[in-house]
Amino acid sequence: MKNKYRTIYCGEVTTKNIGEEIKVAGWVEQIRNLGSLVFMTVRDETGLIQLISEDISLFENLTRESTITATGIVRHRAEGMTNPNMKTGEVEVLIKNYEILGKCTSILPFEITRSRESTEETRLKYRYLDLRNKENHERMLFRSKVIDYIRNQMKDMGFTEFTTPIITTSSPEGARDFVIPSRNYKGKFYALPQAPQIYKQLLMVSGFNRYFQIAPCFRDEDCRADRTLEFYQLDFEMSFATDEDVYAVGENIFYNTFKTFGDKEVSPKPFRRISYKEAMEKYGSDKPDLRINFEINNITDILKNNTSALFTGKCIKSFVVPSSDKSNSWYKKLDEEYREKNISIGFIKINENNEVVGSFAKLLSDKEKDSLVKKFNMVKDNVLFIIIGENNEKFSKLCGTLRIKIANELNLVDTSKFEFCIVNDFPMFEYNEEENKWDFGHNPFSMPQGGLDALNNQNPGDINAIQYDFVCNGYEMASGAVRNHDIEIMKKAFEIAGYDEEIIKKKFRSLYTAFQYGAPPHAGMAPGIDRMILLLTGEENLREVQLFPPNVSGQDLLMGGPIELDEKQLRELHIKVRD
RNA sequence: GGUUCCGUGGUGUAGUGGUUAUCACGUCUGCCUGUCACGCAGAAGAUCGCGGGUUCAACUCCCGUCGGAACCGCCA
Repeated sequence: MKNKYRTIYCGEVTTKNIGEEIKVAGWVEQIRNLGSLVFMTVRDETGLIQLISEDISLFENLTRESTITATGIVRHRAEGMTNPNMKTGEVEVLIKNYEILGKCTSILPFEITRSRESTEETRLKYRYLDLRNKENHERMLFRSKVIDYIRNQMKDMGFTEFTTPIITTSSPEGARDFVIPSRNYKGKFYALPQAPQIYKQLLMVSGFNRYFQIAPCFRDEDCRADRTLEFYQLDFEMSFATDEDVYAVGENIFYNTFKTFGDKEVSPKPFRRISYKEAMEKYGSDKPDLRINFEINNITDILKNNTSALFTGKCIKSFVVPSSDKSNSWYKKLDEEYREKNISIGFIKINENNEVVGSFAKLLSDKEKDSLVKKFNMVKDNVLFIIIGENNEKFSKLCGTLRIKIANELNLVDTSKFEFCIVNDFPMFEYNEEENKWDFGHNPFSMPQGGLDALNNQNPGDINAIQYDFVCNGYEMASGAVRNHDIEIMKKAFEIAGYDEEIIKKKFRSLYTAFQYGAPPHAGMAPGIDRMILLLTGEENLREVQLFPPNVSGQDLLMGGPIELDEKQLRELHIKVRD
C-alpha cells in the first residue's frame, strides 16, 4: 500500500523490513516521553507499531489520538527490549521526520482502549471514537466478513441479488411503519419497508427463480436489547419451491456461517423440527432455548385426585433439574414473586436418604409422589418444580420464562453450543376474544395447510400455516413461509378473517392482480443478520453489532435525530404539527 | 403507557445525616536515554442531573421532575 502517506501498514512491519526506510500513517495511541528520548505507538487498522526519536523537541505539539504520517528506518529493538505482547514487538521505527495530519485538540471523552467501560450514551455520542477501540472496530470488520460470506453462499446456491425500493408504501400488517410525507401529493405518505415482502413475491411472479437481498428493514416500534428501529435481513425467496427447499437453504446458511465464524458447537443438519404446539407445551415459547436440557411437562393428570385447594381445578406443570444448591428461602421467594401473577410454585426433591422432601411434599400423597418420581426417573438430588396456574396460553408462556429463569440461576444453560431448531406449523388463525372473530395468526401471506379444502371444511383454529421460524439459543433467527399464491385460497382465508374481496383488492392490490397472471408456487424466509452477528460475537445488545445505532429510545445521539423541521419544510410537506 | 434499577470532576468510581467529597485513568507543569498500563514531583478540574421538602445540618432521607438502562405492553 504505497501512497503519499504510507508505504506499509503499521501491523505489517516485521524484522524483514530492518534497514528499510518506511512511511507509516495512523493514530498516535500513546506517547512516552522519557526526557531526551520519546517512544510512541501508532495505530492503523492492521495494528500497532512503536516509533522512537531522540529529538523530543519535535513532539511537544503532538497529542494522543492525532493522526500522523511518519518516515523512518526500521531497526531491531535493543537486546532485552522486545515486547512479546505486540505483533510488531521485535522492531521499532527510528523517526526521520513526521507530520501531524489531523490534530486531536480536545480532551477525549473516554480512553479509546477502555471505551466499553463508559456509558452507552457517551459511546453513542462519540461513536466514531468508540469505533476506534480495537474490539469494537474488529467486531464491525467481522460483521462485514460474515455478510460477504453469506452473500457468496447465496450466490453459490443459485440466488440472484436484487435491491428493492426503500421509498415504498405502508403495508397493512405487522408493525408500525416509518412514514415519509409526500411533497407533491398533499396528505399522502410513502413508507419505509418493514421487509421487502411484497416485492420479493412480485419478483417470483416476474419469473426470477431465486432472489436474495441483504435488506434493510424499518419498524417504528419500541426498541430492546435485541430489537431496534432498523436492521438487516437476509431476505430470500424461491419459486417452485416447498418448505423443505427453504429449510435446506436455511440450514446451509446457518450451519456454514456459524461453523465458519462461531467458536461453539453447531447443531448438525438437518436441524430439529418442532411444531409450534410442541414448542409451547415443552418450552412455553415459540423460540425455545434448547441449550437448556429440561422440558416442561403437564402433570395435571397425575395430581387430578389431589384434594388440596391449591391444586383443584388448576393446570399443573413441572420440570426436573439435576440438582440445586438453593436454600428454602430462595424457593419461597420465587413462589412469592409469581404469586401476583396467580401462579404458585413449589418443589419436591430427593434428599440424601432417598426421601421425597420439599415445599409440596406434604401436599402430595405417597402414591402421587411415587408416580412423579417414576415418571421423571428421579434420583438423588433431583428437584422437581411444580407450577400451578390456569389452563391457558399465558400460563404456558410463564412456565417458559420460568424455565429460562431457573436454568440461568442454577447455571443449567450449556453455553458451549449453538442449538438450532426449526419451529413450524404455526396456527393460521387465532381467535380474537375481544372482537369475537378470527384473526390471522402471524401473516396473511402464508399458505394454509390443506389449502382451500381445509379452509372450507375445518375449524379455523385447527388449520396450520406452512410457516416456520429458525431458532437458535432462544432467539428467533429467521421467519418464513410457503406463500399463498392462489387467489381463491387467498379470498377464502381473508373471508375467514373477516375481510371481503374489496379489502384484498385495496390493501394487497399488487399481489392480488399479479396472482391473476400465473404465479409460481413460492416460498422463502428472512434470517436476521444483526442477530446472527450478535450470537457469533457473544454480544447481548444489538447496538454492539451495528455501526451507528440509535439508543434504546430511538434517538440518534450522534446526529441528534429525530429533529424538528423548519416552517418552510413543513409547509412544503403539507404538515402541521399539533401541540 | 407500566414496572424496576441508575444519575458524584473529561471518563470510571468511593462515599447510609456533620468529610477540605475518595480513588484510578485522563489533562496541564517540571524532572527523567530503553519505555511499552513508563516512572517521579506538583497543579488544575465537581454549584454531587434539576426543583422542592424534612432537619441545627442533605451527595446521603422524602416528594416531584428531567435524563439513561433493563424488562412488560408493543414488535409476525
